[in-house]
Amino acid sequence: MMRINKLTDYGIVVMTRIADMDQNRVRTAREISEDTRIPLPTVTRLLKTLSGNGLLDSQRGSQGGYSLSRSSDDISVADIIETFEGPIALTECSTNACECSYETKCSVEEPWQKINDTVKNALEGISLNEMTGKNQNEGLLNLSMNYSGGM
Amino acid sequence: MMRINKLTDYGIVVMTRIADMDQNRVRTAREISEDTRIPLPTVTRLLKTLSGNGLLDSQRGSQGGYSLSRSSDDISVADIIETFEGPIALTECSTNACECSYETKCSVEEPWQKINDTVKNALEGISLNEMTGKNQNEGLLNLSMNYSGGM
DNA sequence: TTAAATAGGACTAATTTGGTCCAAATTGCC
DNA sequence: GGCAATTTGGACCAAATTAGTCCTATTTAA
Repeated sequence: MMRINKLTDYGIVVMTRIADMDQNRVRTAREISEDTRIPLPTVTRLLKTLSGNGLLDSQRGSQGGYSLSRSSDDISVADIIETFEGPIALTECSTNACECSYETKCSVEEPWQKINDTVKNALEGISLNEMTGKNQNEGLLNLSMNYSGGM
Repeated sequence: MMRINKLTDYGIVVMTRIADMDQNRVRTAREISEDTRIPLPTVTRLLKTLSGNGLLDSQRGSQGGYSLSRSSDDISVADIIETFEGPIALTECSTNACECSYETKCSVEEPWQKINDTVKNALEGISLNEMTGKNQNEGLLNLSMNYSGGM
């Protein structure tokens, strides 16, 4: 199954949850774990990764916690996925200089580049804000107009 | 890494190779293995899967082998990926009735549906023929027109 | 009848992913 | 200053998935 990993999925859930909450105070790993029912050790790992990659700001110590590093409009689903999975690309081939041992594969490289770009664009076009429950049926219009490609 | 599996990648290589060849005779697993340098046991498995899913016709017995079941214009990259990985969907959630244990996740379901559709459309829009070396710089125009979405 | 193929499925090894845990560093508060 | 509540960093193991091989049966042309 061509899927994003479970941890990435969790990462999106966690980010969505943080975006949904009051932005005027930070949230602790414990709170988020209780909200989402994702086990605490896992949540802490997710949050560490997210803050390490600049999607969350962290404040240490007592009364510390995490908050969005920028507006939920300025964080895309692609940002989150790339945090956990690295560059968005369906094939190895297209991320770096192609070193295929099968000569036939290389005729395939350029189409893959296009395919990957398409997927990447789609994911970059969805903001975290659109993932929240705040704006049902609004933000999505934008998405389907830009990327439907003939559905 | 949000990637297709290695076997799927091989599957595309194998299909591309078959599409590249003379369509007037069948090809054996051995030949394809030698052409692509993918080990024979693996190639036989790929071919079995591809013919089992109707993308290749097979002919048993001496002088037997495999051939495309339909024109390379009528086989999409999505067809091949789905053969190996099942329905194209980045998240579990969107394939079947959602049974998320995290209530927040479900606000996320609809955007995911759109994302998955976009990816699926992109992959359905690429024919096997476009993956071959036969038509450099032609077929791709079609792709970028339909799916570029503002690159 | 024989040789060359595909078909089906069991099996193992390798890799990746998911999840937990511990010790260290930081910070606010009493 | 000391304590409690946090994040940080990294090591570690278990579970799941994926890749790859092999064996046996079936089919078919010559």
